[in-house]
Amino acid sequence: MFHILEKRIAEAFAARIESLYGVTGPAQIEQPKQSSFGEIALPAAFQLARQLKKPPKVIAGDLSAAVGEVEGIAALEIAGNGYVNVRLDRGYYALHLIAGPPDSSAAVGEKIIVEHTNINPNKAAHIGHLRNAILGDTFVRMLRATGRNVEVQNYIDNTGVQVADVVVGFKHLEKKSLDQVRALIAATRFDYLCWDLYARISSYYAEHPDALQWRRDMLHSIESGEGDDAAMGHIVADAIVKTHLTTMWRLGIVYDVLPRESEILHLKFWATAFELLKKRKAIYLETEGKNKGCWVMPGSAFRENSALEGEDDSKVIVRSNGTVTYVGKDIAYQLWKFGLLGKDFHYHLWHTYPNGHEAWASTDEAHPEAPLFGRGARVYNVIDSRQSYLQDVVVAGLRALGFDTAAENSIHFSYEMVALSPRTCVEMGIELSEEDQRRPYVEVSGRKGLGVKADDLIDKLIEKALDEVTSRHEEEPEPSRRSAATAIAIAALRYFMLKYTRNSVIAFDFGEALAFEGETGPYVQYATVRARKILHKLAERGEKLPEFRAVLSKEAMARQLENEDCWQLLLTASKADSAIDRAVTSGEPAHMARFAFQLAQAFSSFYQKFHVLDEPDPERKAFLLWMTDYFRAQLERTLAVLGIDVPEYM
RNA sequence: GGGCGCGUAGCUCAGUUGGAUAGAGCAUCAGCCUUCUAAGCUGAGGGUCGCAGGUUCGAUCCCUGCCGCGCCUACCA
Repeated sequence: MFHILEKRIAEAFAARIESLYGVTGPAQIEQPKQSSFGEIALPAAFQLARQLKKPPKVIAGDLSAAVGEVEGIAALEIAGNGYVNVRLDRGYYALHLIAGPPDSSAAVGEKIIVEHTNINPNKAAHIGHLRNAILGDTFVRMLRATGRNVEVQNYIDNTGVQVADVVVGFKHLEKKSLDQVRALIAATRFDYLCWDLYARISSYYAEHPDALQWRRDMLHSIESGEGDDAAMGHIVADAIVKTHLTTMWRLGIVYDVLPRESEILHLKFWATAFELLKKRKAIYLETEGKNKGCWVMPGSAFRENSALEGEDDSKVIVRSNGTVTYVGKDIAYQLWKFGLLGKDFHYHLWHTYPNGHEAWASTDEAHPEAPLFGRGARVYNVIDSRQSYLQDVVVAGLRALGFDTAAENSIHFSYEMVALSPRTCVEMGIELSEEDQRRPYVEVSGRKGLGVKADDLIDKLIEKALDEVTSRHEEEPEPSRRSAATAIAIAALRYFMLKYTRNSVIAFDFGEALAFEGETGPYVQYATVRARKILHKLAERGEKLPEFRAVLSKEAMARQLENEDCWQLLLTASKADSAIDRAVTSGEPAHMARFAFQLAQAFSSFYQKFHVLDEPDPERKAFLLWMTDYFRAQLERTLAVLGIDVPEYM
């Protein structure tokens, strides 16, 4: 409702500005600094003042006189040096909120692809991966909440160096056969086992550089796809992917399709892209210097001001031994996402989630029942900011091939890394150098096995939440308490990862991540549980929720909303749509999280101020019940966009 | 060296694209539970928005320079 009125006012003013002064363009809308100024403010007069050489205050007066009456607006006021402040018609506003939102037809439109998670399938997921997946998943929910058609992809690099390293570890350090690895997958916490093995093989390489030949040989075998080594690579990667999907499912995160690098190789995606790149002269064969024998993309293609023209800043796409780098494969993959490669994967059903959702994975044999994937109009790649250079190269590749629209619509949804606070390192028994101790944070390293595993963190959160729940509800059976604790733990985690804006480094700290008070997910849940509780209690007393539309007339609403506190609270609650729009436009899930917190704060204040069930006056009681139910609905809706469930009690 | 980003309260962070008296959480202090759950509410203290210039009616926000910090700048991904 709020954003409808915002739009209406902006349009009314824009029209008057054009007819009075001949200036076109949208009229800027903002929120007044103080609530006593009204609900909406327009600074348009300031912008016009310069062009028109008239005082802002005069312009504001002329403008508001010209705009006159607008449906739903009670008054326009001139304030300060030239602000136009808008006061809404409270009765009108509330009446439209009762009527409910206009039918949101399931608008479909162009397909938006969001690629996130993309964890190397060679070890357990850690907190850095959680930030990626939670940001990506929340952005998907935000897009879907605004009626967009979204496909979620999770790219699986199952033929890369990291998988190869773990297989080298099994083969050369552990001396395991294919069957022995299969047995380990069945019998152990396999992703944790690989976490340690990956750290071991990495340090082994450091001490025995000759062993790097194992890696080269392994990479070659895995890429060829034949033999026992390749088979081991496949079962290791597949097993780890399963564990990742399980971990993410705990957070309510699912995928539609898993494109795998093995198919990019076997179905010759790269070969096709390579021909295209050569034909359109996007890359060339370097004949001298350090990159001699490589196919490279010149730095001028992806750097604005290439300081040093020449080989120094060009990017190798194909190595001198003929193998393709990750970026090359990524260009092919990005082309496929837009349906520009002229090739497609085949798919088979890979995983069915407990809620029935299906995730399909790429394969090289046709399955006629498989749905169609790819062919997006816009693509968001959720990848941390350290890879922005590589993302630039991929986009430059598209542009060099003449796909300008696709290049425009390739969006690097970047975010900063999750590091560890020095205090957390100490808690985990990680030894730090003196230099590291002085730093604000320490980078996570898979190679060193330095990091917090996602499942460990989730388990820890659940145990802590369970203690809290038990201290309040000893009478409830354990499974019920655990289910509530799980919802609380996930809320704490998701909110923690979302409360920081994307370009802020998170220095992960157990103390902060495990907090359930203040600006946290559980705080928002708590407000929702309380709203529900009031409505439950009403039913327990044998009373029914009134038929609001019949009981609350426009006049009754206006009467009740003369109370400034009520009006401000309702106003906040009614801004969910504006909040989602703003968060989508700015591409910032943190804005959504912040709104959820403000909404919960508003309800907590309402809860404290008004004792709904004890209210003696019938009209007022009906009004307060409506407020409660309205808050409940908005809180639930907002939490759903954040991927947070509401527990039965807490 | 070059590219990107950051610097705002004791700590962790917001700041709606240049607007009215710079906000929140944590921490500290003082209050509020026989009431619809205190994972809550009310209040107090706490600021040279890194520094110096510039642009204009107006700058935490835009421009320039400097200081400090981080990431990237691989024939790893």
